[in-house]
Amino acid sequence: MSDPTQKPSLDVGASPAFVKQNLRVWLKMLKATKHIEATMREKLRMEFDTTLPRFDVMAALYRFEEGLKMSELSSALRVSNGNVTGIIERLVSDGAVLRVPVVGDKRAMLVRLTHKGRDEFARMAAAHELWINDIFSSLPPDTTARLSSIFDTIEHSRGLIAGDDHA
Amino acid sequence: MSDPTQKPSLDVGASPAFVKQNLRVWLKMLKATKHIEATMREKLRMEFDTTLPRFDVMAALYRFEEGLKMSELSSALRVSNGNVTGIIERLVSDGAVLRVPVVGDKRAMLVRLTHKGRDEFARMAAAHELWINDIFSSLPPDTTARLSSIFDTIEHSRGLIAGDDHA
DNA sequence: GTATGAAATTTCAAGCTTGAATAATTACCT
DNA sequence: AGGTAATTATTCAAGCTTGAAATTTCATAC
Repeated sequence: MSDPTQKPSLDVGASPAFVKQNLRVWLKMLKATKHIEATMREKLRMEFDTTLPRFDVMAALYRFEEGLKMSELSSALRVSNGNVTGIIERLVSDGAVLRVPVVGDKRAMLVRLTHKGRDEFARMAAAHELWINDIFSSLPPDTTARLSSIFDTIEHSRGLIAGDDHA
Repeated sequence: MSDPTQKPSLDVGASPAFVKQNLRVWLKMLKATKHIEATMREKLRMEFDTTLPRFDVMAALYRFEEGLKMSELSSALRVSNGNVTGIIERLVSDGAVLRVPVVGDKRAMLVRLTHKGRDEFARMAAAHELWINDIFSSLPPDTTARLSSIFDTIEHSRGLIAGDDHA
């Protein structure tokens, strides 16, 4: 959430030119990201008749064969609890996901992909990987390497952006 | 589509290493973008009791004082037609937006900010700019400049990502 | 044991988003 | 003119998303 040690924006380094420059960069990054996301959304719908949220949920479950608790799932995806409930409901009724009670804790539910779900996701993930590759390999030569370098630097800098992903 | 310049294996199957690398970069970019977006969403809600979609609509209308047709608005924001209808409805009932019939075309509606809407947006935009600045100026030194360089290159390359924004 | 609070999940209302269907108007063509 | 196609906007169903409230269960203290 919000960091209590965060200072109000009275930074000395906030010269108007830099402020505008930061805003411009953010808007460009946002636009590029949304464009790619929209492409993935459309392709998932056209070729697999599914949605991006479902894909994201299945991706998380795919990584954890043993299953995840609902709370683990929602915090992994950084979405609200109530959100996951609905998506899982539909995945269950489609036979892609299985709900298993957790022994020793009657509150919790373990959620995991069915065999069918794993197969489906494996095919979607392979396609998704290629779609992304198509886009990035059509960009100017060093784009991926340069972006990679930037995001690595950010991650190692304890910046406000880096996710605390243990992977 | 494929333009082999420096990377090996662009045209044919794309080497597995590059495919994975592209995917990794995309996931990092997506995560960073979503994190910033979530921050903006939360701040808009906390400090101005509004939402990101409303902010986006108002931003578009702010740029066009004379107003925009619904179709222009939805294509500017790259969202569906039906989407804008609902958001505008709420903005109208909040007194931030005005609907004006277009002379000579009984189908079209011109939508523009009211005085109150302009004032509100001006305050939100100023805050938003500083929030973004806070984030980007907390990143490693050259981050903004390097990202800017990348996105400029992409724009000038007629890549698949660049938006055709004439402004 | 019992109370009190924390944790896990679901439910809910409100709003966002999409694609498709509908309705109304305008543009074009012969 | 008359007919067909394209444009403009709204409506609709389905699904996504959030934050808050409600429920059930667990853990800890007393």
